[in-house]
Order: sequence, then C-alpha cells, then structure tokens
Amino acid sequence: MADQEHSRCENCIIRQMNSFKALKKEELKRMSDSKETRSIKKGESIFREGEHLSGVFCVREGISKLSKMSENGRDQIVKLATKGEVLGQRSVIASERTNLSATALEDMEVCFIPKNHIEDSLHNNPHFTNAVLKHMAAELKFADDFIVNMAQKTVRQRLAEVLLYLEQHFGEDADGYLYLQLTRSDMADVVGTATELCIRTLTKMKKEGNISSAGKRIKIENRNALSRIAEGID
Amino acid sequence: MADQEHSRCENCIIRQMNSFKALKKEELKRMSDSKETRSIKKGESIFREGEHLSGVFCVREGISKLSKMSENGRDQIVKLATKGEVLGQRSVIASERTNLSATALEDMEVCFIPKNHIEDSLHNNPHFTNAVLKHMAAELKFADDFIVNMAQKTVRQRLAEVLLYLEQHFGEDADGYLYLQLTRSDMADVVGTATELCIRTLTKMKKEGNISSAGKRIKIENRNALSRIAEGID
DNA sequence: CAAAAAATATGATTTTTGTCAGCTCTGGTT
DNA sequence: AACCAGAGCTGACAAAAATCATATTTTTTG
Repeated sequence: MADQEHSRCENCIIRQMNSFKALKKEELKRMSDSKETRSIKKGESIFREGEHLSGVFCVREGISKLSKMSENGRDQIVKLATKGEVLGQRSVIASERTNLSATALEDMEVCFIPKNHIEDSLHNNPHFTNAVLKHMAAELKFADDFIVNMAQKTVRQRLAEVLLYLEQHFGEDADGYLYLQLTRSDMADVVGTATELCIRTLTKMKKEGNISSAGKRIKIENRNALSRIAEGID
Repeated sequence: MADQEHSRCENCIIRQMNSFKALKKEELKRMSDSKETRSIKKGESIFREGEHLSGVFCVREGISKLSKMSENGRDQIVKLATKGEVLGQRSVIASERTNLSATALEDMEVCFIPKNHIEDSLHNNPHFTNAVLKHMAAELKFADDFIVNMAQKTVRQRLAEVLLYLEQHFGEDADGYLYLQLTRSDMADVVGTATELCIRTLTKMKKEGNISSAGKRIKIENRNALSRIAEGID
C-alpha cells in the first residue's frame, strides 16, 4: 500500500516527541521514502538481545518492554517504551548488537528506519546529534537511579514505585484503573522479584486499602500512601 | 605556578583515552589556557549529588567512586572512575545538577575544564560530539547490565563479579593483590549489601580457597571459580 | 459452551539478606 | 609501649525474599 499523507514522517506528530524533531524537512522526506511501517501484535518480539539491527524503530502506537535475560535465567525489564520512543538507537550509535530485547505489551505500530539515515544525520546535523545526546543523558540518569533503587530498596518499596510510575506515564482508563495492564509476571520482572512475592505484596497493599483490583486490572486508591511506601516511611 | 609543558592539554596523554581525542589543536589550546589542575586527597569529595557544576573534571591520576545516597539512607556506588574518565559530563550535557557524588578513593589529580569549552565543542565539532555520544552509549549499556545484575543476582554472585572487575580494570600489585584496596564498606556499597554480609561472603570465599587476604588487601586465587560463582553455577 | 491453558492466588518451608551487639586486629599517634 | 580510632570480623537473631506445591480464577480456544 502506498504511503498516505498522514503516514509521512514530515507530517507525523510523533516526531515532536523525540530527537527527530531536530531533523530538517529534507532529511525527513528522504527518511519517509525508505521507512517502513509495521504492525506488531501483543506478545510479539520487535527484536531480541544480541541481534544485529539494520535500523531503528520509532514507536507510533502501543507499549513495549525492553528486557534482558540474566545468567540466572530470569528476565529483567529495564524500561517500558511507548509512543515517541526510538528503539534500537543505542545499538545503532554504538554499532553493536542489541543489548536488550524489545517485546510488544500491546498491539503496536512502529516505523522501521534504516540506520544509514540515522548515521547520516548524526554526521551532518549537529542539532539532531545534540538532541540525541541530551536524550541519552536523560536515559543514563534514569538508569543510574534505577540501579540505586534495585540495590537499596525492598520489593515493597520498588513495587509501590512501579505502580506510581505506571500511573504517571501511562495514565488510567475511564474507571480509574491503570491503563497499562501488566501481567503479575511482567510486573515482577520490572521490580526484579519472583511472581509470587509480587502478588503477595500487591495483596497486602489491597488489604491496606492503598490499591484495589479487578482481575489483572489495578486501581490506585491512595497515592500518598504509596509514595510513603516507596520512600520507606511505611 | 605557571603551566609546565607537560601539563598542557595538547601534550596530555590522558586525552587519548577519552572523547577529548576528537578535539582540534586550537580547541585544546584554548581549553588548556582556562583549565585548572587540582589535587584531591584520598577521601575528599570532588562534587556532591545535587551540585551545580560549572565544568567537568578530567581524571589524570587516581581512582574515584561515583555514588548516590538512596532514600533509605544507604550509599550505592554506581561506578568507579579512573585515569581518562571525564566526571560531570552527563550533568553538563543535560544542563542539570549532578545526579551522583564523586569521591576520591586514592590521592587524585584532576583537571577542571569550564563547561563553556565543552558546550562550544559540542556545537562546533561533530567529531567530538560523536565521540561523546559513543561514550554515553557504552555507559548506558554498562548501566543496563548493572541493573540486571543488581536485580537478579545474589550477593555472592555480585561480589564475585566485582572482584573480577577490580582485577580486570585496576590490575594487581607486585604481590598479586588487587591494586585497588576498597574498604569492605565501599565494596559492600558497590555490591549493594550490608558491610557484614560482604565480609561474611568474602570469608566464605577465603575458606573455599578462591581468594586470600592480608589485612584489607585481597588476592584472587582461583579466577575460574569466581567466574563460575558470578554465573551462578556454584 | 466446555475444555484447556494461562494467570492469579495462597500455604508451607528454605534460603538469603539485614540488623544489632560486641569482639579483635591493625596502623598511626603520642 | 600504651593508647586510640577505625576497620575488619563473628555470632545471634529478625526480616525479607525465593522456592515448591497446590488451589482457584480468568482467559483463550476448539
């Protein structure tokens, strides 16, 4: 199918959300001519750890998890990426195989952009390079904070933090439930614990009245209490 | 005291080890005219979390720890930085306060470089910007791997890994002991555990014959065994 | 709709980790 | 040599987390 007007990079609103906003009209046009839009079903993989990427993926719709299998055989989710995020950027910049796997948590729509476009713009467009640099700086800070949390906080603290994060970043549905419905297993993989302990800890939070649930769906009932838990006060 | 020949950036060997190798002669000359060499004694702080930096610190000699205090009141060491590393780069790029504290683990010599030099070169020298970008990409990968390890490995596994890291990156002295003599407390802060458990775990490794020690100094006796421990095989 | 599969949940137990108290060793100072 | 401070170490106990087993509920699918 030929590209519609609305699916051309020049007209894409998504690019306002990432480093691509620093690209010039011409760069965008060229990019748009060779880009390729892909639909990815919930549960499908976008790429796997150790793959060699020939380009990056710009997320237009849906949410994905970026995870890595530890030597112990358990998965750790390092990041949740949504609309506007560019997946695979680090690997392309470093000319390395991917360090993480990307998997769709919902049905997704992503644009694949061949890496030569990225490389060219990194060489010729300082605005773009600086935008990417700032973005990487932000990611690095996020990662450092993540390290400190994983190392120093209890599962209960981390879980409270994740719930607040999910609310802040993905919002809630019409009924007030967290929009992103992570399985307990995925939630455990974010928190870095076993599924059972994740469930038990959620149960305790329910009993305390800080959250409620309907099936896998979770509602935050007491934001402040969760913040206090995350800080280790409760 | 006036700058000697050998302390001018143009002639400094250290810059071959970091992004500064991408700087042009002129940039280096200007940088050298406004840089300032500082001696920092073991235990002293280079900067503290939350400070506003007016420049970056290029490490010429000595080793420092980059750490952050968690809300629980315990310190987590996120990185050990040595000769060639540039401290404060992320904060300057992001125009933010520092996210980490930097403290000397040995007597150090660092060059303070006012941030306008960095900012100018980021705007005008694409080679430099790309070098910094690649460096940040490497740091980000390191951080992601660190997250996975902290989240999924036991203290014993992480400690084995740290010992091997210390050997690989800082080498050993004439007697075969690890060159960098971390206190047990600092070692615990890298591993993300309490000092007591760190000591107990070291003791166990001694009994197993995988390491030996003399005072605070540690010698690796069985590299392969430690590797296996790190991988969770033993 | 019913069966099967997957996800959620709970109990019992073991292992790992944290905490508190106190002891010992070492290196430096007077 | 005596003293001291700080680091290293150990024991006893408490708390947190992992593991295994086994329901129960929800979702998927034939």
